[in-house]
Order: sequence, then structure tokens, then C-alpha cells
Amino acid sequence: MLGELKGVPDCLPEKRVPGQHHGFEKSQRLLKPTAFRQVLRQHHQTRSRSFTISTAVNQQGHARLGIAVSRKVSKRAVVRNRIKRQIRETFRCHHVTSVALDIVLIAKPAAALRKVELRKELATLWQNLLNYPVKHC
RNA sequence: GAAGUCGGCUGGACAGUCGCUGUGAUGGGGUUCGCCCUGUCAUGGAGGAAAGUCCGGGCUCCACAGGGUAAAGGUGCCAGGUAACACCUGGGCGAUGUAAAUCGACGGCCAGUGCCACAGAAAAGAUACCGCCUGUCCCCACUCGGGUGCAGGUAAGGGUGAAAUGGUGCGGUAAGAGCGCACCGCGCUGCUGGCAACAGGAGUGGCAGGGUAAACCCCACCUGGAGCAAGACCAAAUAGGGAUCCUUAUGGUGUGGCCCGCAUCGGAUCCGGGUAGGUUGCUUGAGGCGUAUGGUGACAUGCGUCCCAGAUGAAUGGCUGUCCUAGACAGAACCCGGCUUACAGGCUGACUUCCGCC
Repeated sequence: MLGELKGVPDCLPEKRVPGQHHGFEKSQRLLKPTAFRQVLRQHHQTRSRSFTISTAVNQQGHARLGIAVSRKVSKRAVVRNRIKRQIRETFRCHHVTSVALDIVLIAKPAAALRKVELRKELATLWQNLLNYPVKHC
């Protein structure tokens, strides 16, 4: 188990691309309920084991992320916080910022169960998203 | 040394690196001059329970603006502490334990009402099923006596039950009975100690009286309601409202190059209400730490010192390395004081019992 965790290094210094921003500022988040609704109205949905992902093309020139983890996922606030942090951290480290998409991640109860695998799942998830607009342009 | 009881503290550590968020300083850009965006440096960033939302307050709005009563709800041995409490401290009483200690809705069923399954004679103004005793009728025996029925006496004994109208002993009696006596228990009245709860002891009454008030109820005391999504401020777009002024049907607006035609009934300015959204409330407080004094203690007072999260789709994290005992329960959301529940370990103080040694 510990070996698997080490096999998924995220923000190693050598992986960083120079000149590219790695922060996660407020401009890169979806803040308003109306913004959430706009994305969800597009019906561009994909599903993975732990999440429902909705996307919509935006005019911002960079990606914006919105996360929804309800009490249905877990009653414990600690678990919900952990899920949110993992999403944010992997979003940041995979440079998804460069794509002009609004992304809304809705967690399912499965997200609360697996801790190590969640990280793997998120990694492939962001990778797929980065390839997505290339196919369509 | 072993077993145990009651507290107190702690809640992985260190280094590097990439982030988030508050504050301060400083540079750049924008600006409606309120501030906003952005870079650098410094620095702060979850808990003992942040939890359950079970009590008590502060704060805010609404109601009453003075008092009382009723309803409804809560509290319930005594004294103290506190802003307040259902909390805490000390004490009393009862229960458990060898003990340290722990636990207790711990006021009132001689104000009233209700309930007490099954069993049992009887479950509450006691009662006579068996038994015991007396009298009497009849029968058997005719020596003591025995039996049946009837009329009484009796709460000693039996059996039932969670619980049966004080307990033990002696006297007493036909048999019995607080019927009498002694001790215990209980009630009442003084006395002594204590602020009090209560305790001790004295006299007195032959003895009242089952349990249940987390049954209604009675007594004493307490309580207005809703909550930061409270509340305050700023305020687009759209629709609608009001005021003033202007223009009037030979008019205005829309359609259209223009006319005819068709549709429609105003226009301008200002004002307040108010939605999205934003700002504020929002962290200096019954505050922490140290110390001195008073108090058995909870705690109080004085002095010194510190500023210790403030987010708002919601920060406090990710990764790498090293170490060990391998990290439990768990995430602030207006703020305090409690209670309750969850919790891997580790450190530490006081006390009790037993064993060993001097």
C-alpha cells in the first residue's frame, strides 16, 4: 500500500514546467451558485467511480474548478474536507489550468471509501480532460 | 512490588519544497478616490472534545415598556460559588465497596383522586381459606376422650405475593392479641450541637401505619418570543409604485427610405420599497499566562504581562526524506460558561488495600 502511494508522485520539483503558474487562486474557482448552474445546464457529463464530472467551455482563457461534496458522501466533515483537498491538489499539479473549461466535480459516496485509489483515479481523470479539447479542435 | 480509586497534562516530531488564507510593511498597475488587481518580504492560521445542540448567559430584532394572576414548561436535601444554570465546591442522609471512593428527580401519598397484573382468604374504612380455642346440639366410646353441624373468639402458626397492618424475648390467656413489660423501630414534645440539611440525647404515646408523585396532583422557586440565514448598510438589470414638471389627440412612440396604412397611449426628472450581488455584524473576551493575598474548596481580589483562526463554494493542505512508541476520536462558522457522547497511546500527582524489607 505504501509503495503504491510512492508510485504516484504529484508535485515533485522536477515535474514542474518553468514559466507556468501552479497556484490555485480565486479566479480559478467557481464561486457563485449561478456559475455552477450554467455548467450543469450544458449536460456535458462523464462519470467515474467516485465522481460526476460536468464541463463547459468558458471565455476566461483558463480553467475554473467547482467542487461539490455533500453530506451524502460522508457525515464526517474530516472525510469531506480530505476529498476536497485531494481534488484541489491534483487539479493544481496536473496544470489543468491551461484549458479554457469550467469543471464541476460532484463527489459520490464511493469517494469516501477509498483513500489511495482516489488519488490514482483523479490523476487519470485530469489526464483525460487535458486530451479532450485536442480531439475536438 | 502488586491490585485498585480519583484527578491533571499531552494528542507524532524535525527538515526541505509546492500551495491556500488573514494581518503588517513595501513596489507596480487600475480607479467612480471608497478601494481593487498584482509582486516581494515578515508573520499568524482548528479542538479537547471544534461534535451532540441538552441546559445557562451575552449580543440582535420583535412584543410588553409598571405590577399581579392564570396557562404551559422547568427545577426540587442544605449552605456557598457564579453573569447565570439543570453546572461546580463543601456538607447531610441513604445505598454499594475491606478501603480510597462511587452512585442517588433526595420536597409532600394523616389536601384530594387514581392504580397495584398473576397468585392469594384478603391488596387497604382490612380480611377468617386452612388452622387454633370456647360454648352448644347430636353421634361414637362410657376411662382420659374423639367426630360432625351450628354460634362465637382469635392474627400466634400455614400457604400466596415484589409488598400482608411493627420486630425479638418474657409475661399473660380458653386460644390469642401492644393486652402488659423490656430492648429495637416509629410518631409527638422539649433540650444540646450546627447558618442549615441534620445529628445526639431526654421525656412521652401503646402504635398512628402498605407501595406508587420519572400517576394526576399539592407546595416552594424560576421562565416573554425568535435567532448571526439575528440584525444594519450599499445596491445593478427587469417589472411595478409614488411625486413634480412638460406635452396634449390637428399629438407622441413603433413599423417604414418617405407617404398612406396598421399597432400603441404618453414623455422627462426625482423619490422610496426591493431582488441578484456586495459590505458589515466578525472577533479584546464574564480572555489567556504568571504571581501575591483571602478561603477547607468551588472561587474572589490586586499587580504584572500577552493579543492567540476569522474563512464565506468556505483556508489551516500536498509531496519527499529522517526518526520513533507507527499517530485515536475527529474540522472553527456570532461569542462565552457547563453537561453529554467519541477517543490510540504517552507523561504525571494524590490516596486505598495487600505482600515483602528495615
